[in-house]
Amino acid sequence: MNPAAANIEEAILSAILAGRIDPGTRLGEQKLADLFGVSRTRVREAMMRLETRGVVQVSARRGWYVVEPSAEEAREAFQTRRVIETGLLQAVRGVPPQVLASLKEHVAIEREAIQTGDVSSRACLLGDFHIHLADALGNRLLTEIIRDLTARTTLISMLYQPTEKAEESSHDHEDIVAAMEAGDLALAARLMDEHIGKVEAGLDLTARPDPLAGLRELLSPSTFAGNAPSVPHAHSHPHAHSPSGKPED
Amino acid sequence: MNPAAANIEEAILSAILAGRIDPGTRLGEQKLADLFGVSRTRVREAMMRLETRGVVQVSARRGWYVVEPSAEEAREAFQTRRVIETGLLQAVRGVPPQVLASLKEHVAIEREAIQTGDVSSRACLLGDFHIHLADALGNRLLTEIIRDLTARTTLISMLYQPTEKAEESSHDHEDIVAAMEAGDLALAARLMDEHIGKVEAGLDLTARPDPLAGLRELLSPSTFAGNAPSVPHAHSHPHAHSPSGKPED
DNA sequence: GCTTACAAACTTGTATACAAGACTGTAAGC
DNA sequence: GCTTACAGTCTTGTATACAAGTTTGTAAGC
Repeated sequence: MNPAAANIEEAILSAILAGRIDPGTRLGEQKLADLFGVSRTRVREAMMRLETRGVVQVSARRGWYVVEPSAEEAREAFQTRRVIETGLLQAVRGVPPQVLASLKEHVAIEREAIQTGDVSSRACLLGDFHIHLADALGNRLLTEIIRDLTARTTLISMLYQPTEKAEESSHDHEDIVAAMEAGDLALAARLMDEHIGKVEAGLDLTARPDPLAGLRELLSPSTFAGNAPSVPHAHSHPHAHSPSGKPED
Repeated sequence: MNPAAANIEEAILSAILAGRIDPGTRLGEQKLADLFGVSRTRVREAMMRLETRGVVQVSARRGWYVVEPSAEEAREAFQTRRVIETGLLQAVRGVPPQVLASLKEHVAIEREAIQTGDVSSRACLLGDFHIHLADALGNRLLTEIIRDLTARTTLISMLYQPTEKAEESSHDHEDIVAAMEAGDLALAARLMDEHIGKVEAGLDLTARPDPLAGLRELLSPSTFAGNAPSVPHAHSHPHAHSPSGKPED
């Protein structure tokens, strides 16, 4: 794998995991090429790899876009995560002490980030818990799969999650680790199942998948004299800004 | 995704699943381009996607090769399959009758292929069982993951499996389906775990990963007068023939 | 004023040319 | 006879040029 292309791939994926790139963000080849100081060829390579991993999509001759999973795709992603993560906890025989220690430490960091109100890192940390779990209990292959899936569910949360319940999630993580420490992996698996179920249930899958939804509601009851106002009906995020204030141009 | 590139990707992946391409097979860009009637660009695209999926690897300026998983990678692949497939069986609440019917039919086809001695299709069918299961009980995302993993384990079996126990595998499948029919998903999961464990245990992970292993044994004890005989010490399969007799050039 | 047609700019899609490195075969030197 | 150096061939790596399609902005017509 190319170092440069791998960098782009990794950079984009981890930015998504950190919640620093919104779903629907347009990723122009030339812009990325300039940004990373490589040629379009490399960028395309990275994009195609990310497409295979289900993180971006290409719209013919319009550009690459961070995926905006549909409601069904969201359900699939959560079901898949449930299957794999509960499967992992149940397949494992025992949990080594050092794994427990590192997971506990991770939860502690989560809580700290929540208490200090560090919004930007907490989303990243909450997803990271699951990735760490896979890494500690499973293997590299499994970790990679979970990582890609977590990227998806992160994007899904950004699309459909009305209110973020960071505290609750972190508490769930704590309970799961506690069950693991008690040696009750079956309980840990059930808690994990419930945890992922809770996150999924917290979504409003009837909402967002198109950016005009909000507008439609807005002008559906009252105004209907003229037709739709001049709103760009493009692919949701016309100019790809970074929410965390990182300059991208 | 490009139709042409997707074809190449799909063609190679299903050929691997069917056991028609050996691990270590060299896949030259130009050769594939000629074969599929497309340009190298497209072939590269497909190859990079397959690389992301863990099916092929590129060796710098030498070519693309179907992966030859190491012993550790083999263990990872089997562990991952165990986690996911037992997780699936345990996550599912009930098994719809039509799913049961289609699985039973699949097992019947397996047995028939075994009894008629249809070697070429039986390897494919045995792997297909797991893919069908994921498709019937899970979702498309899960199926894709299982498919890629099955491709890996198929290659692993080709590398490390001294004797193929097709009958036993098919019998295992039958037992799993029976447990599902009885509504005992926990039993089904345990049987699946044992089944995958058996396949893994049937491997000789101390053997093959390099094609010279056989030679080394051959000349290590007795002959040591002259040095190594003139054997091409290339990357295992110098001219990529198709075992099932399909013309490739 | 509103719609529609057209043109210009922009973006990806694709092929091709060339560069860089790896392998093989041959010949020279010890 | 054996080793080593070298050249030729083959293969991928990379960039670039151009083709094709999409979007946006503008102006003409109703």
